[in-house]
Amino acid sequence: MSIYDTLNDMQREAVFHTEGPLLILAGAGSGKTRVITHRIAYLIEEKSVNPWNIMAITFTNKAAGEMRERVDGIVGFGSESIWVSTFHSTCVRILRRYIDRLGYGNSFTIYDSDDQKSLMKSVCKKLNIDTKKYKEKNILSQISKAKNDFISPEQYALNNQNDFSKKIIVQAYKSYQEQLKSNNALDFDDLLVKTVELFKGNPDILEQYQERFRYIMVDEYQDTNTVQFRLISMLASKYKNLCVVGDDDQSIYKFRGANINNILDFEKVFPDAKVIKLEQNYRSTQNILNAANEVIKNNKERKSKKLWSDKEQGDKITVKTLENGFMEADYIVSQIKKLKEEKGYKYSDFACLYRTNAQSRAIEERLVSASIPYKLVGGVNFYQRKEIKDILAYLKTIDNGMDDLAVRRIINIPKRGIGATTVEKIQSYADTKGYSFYDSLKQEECIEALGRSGTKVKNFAGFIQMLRTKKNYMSIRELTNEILETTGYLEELRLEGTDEAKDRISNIEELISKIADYEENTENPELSGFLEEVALIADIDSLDENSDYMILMTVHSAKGLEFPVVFMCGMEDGLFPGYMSINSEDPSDMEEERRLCYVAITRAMERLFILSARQRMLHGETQYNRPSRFLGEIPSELIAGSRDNVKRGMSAKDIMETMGRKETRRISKPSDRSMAKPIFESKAFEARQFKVKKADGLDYGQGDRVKHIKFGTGTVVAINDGGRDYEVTVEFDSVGVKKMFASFAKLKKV
DNA sequence: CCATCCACGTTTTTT
DNA sequence: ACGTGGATGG
Repeated sequence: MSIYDTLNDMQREAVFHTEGPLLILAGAGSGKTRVITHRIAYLIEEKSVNPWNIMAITFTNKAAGEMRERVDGIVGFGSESIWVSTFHSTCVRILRRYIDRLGYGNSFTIYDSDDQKSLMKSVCKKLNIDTKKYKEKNILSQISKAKNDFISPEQYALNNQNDFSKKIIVQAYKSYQEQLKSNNALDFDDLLVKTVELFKGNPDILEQYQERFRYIMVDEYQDTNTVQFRLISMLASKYKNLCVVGDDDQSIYKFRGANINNILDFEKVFPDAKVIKLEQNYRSTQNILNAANEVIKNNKERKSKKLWSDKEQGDKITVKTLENGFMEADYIVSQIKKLKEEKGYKYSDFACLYRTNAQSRAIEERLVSASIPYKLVGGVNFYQRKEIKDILAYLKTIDNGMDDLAVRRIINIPKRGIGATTVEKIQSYADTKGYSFYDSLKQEECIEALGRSGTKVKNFAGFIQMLRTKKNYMSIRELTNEILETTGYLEELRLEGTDEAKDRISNIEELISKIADYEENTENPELSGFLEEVALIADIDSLDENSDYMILMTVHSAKGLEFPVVFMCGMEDGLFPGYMSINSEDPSDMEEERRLCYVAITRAMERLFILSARQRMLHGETQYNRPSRFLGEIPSELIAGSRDNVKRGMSAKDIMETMGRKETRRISKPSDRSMAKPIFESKAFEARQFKVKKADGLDYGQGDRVKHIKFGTGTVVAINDGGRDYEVTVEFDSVGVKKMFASFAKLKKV
């Protein structure tokens, strides 16, 4: 009995096919990660491939982490030398080594979208671009599109030389790239573009990586864009052992550059490619699967496949239309209570999926009043929060003053009396002299030109210099505390005392925990290393498996997950599918929405609720939508009878029409204000319930034996109340003495 | 230089 | 409805 016996025939075929290009079309819930991990094990164990020669590439850190874990679990010896990472961190690793060949410094910084925006702002200023007519965001998205298609500024200019309306974009693109280069910075798209450029211009480097990555596996292949495709096809072109896994029906990221043709045309690009379809679904009941199949069938641009399952028929799908968004939320609450009571479900078995983040509010509100614990996924990114960016900007400036944006960000935070005019003067001095912004601060000549503000600027430069000295003997955590104390940043927030300020403080505490974690778990913790890690991390994957709460998130972020009970909320034309796709000329936009719907349906394992509201508050006005057109694509025999809207023998299409008629009814009633007003501050609630906070009391004390998730068991040596959190010193049996924050370490008494 | 007011725009999201 | 960002006046 080998590990491969647990696979089905198709899965096994995919695992055993190790040489040459391979396309695995893996339907939702068909066990694709299992296939990838088993394939890696097979390569090593049966084909004697050196783990060093294997690369598995994903999109998100989370996916990479999960893959790593599962690979480690199945591959015994040598699993650590398998390269498991995201596209972006792969590129960073390569570029850190060789980007000097493209004329950049190897210690380049990575700009996130906020950085991009402020850079573009200064580009527009320089080029006298009217940002009323051409929004920075807009220009950036066009540039991003070009980069995703591997079109250089020069090429872009050629392609659009007769298009007057693109003239601005052409100029902006060129100047933007120049600015990035002079800041020694790359944006996220550049990471990929520059790596491909590097390989194109330097066959020796390319060959070195081709030799290293002899077996390449790409997960979620349907989400790749053109540059990513070029990157992997260059790497694979020597040995041709490229295995891509994906599902064209789950391609939902066209809006951010994913090129669905990468998967649809794989066989054309690699004519000798083997194609294997995984169609057995291990997740959902027949009814749910059938509904998904029937919906997705309406798409033209797809590879035909039909998911099947040997699971039972299961419960029928519940389709319900409520009066408004709040009643929709009430309905969800009542169903959760009922299912929990009658069927013994836990909160964590439920998920609420919606098309737009704005929909979460109404649901949150009702969950709070019903005391149902929930976790909201998505929204504002942790590392994009103002306070976090401020602190990181300080750290970046201390680490190296190369990042102009970081320096400019904090030069007047907290208020030092250095305003926009002064900053502009310094910038133009820097520009004419070719100095970096920070270096200019240290030039006497520059300071003098500033007159009265000169002293303030000088003080600032001195302050940074002082922190730089401290960096040499302080840990990153101490350094951060030093920044927070000496700038008075924290004090300012404390004095403010608002819920929002408290929220920010707890975010800062969380950042400190992350720093502490980095320092505890890294061989040679370095400030630059920490900043690097942080630059490529997007979300706080603080999913606490132990606690029992339901999940709220957009359909997009639900991809790859599964839940016993799924509520699809706001299934209304105009919302899901969204306006944009309904009004779009391009029929493929509607197909993308349909795929999104397919993703949502296939998240459900046992029970699926599809909900819509007759009226809904959106952008401050009440809208009247009819139920989603996708509902009409689900055969009525899969839908449970419901007196309100589904009568037996009435097709889903009829129902839709019935609902549609109501749309025309004029509703004169002004919206009930008490209903529209949020009863509580959801943010505050969230903070109180779910954010990391100082433990009220520890259930262990000095001398107790405790268990840590990474370090194993140990004895508590000391506990210090550090104000924000307890700092616990533990002597671990295997790894020795470690200091850590109690709220972060999650020590368990044994 | 800073505080305050108003206009704008608002799918989806990763890195 | 609501938050962000730019313009305006003190």
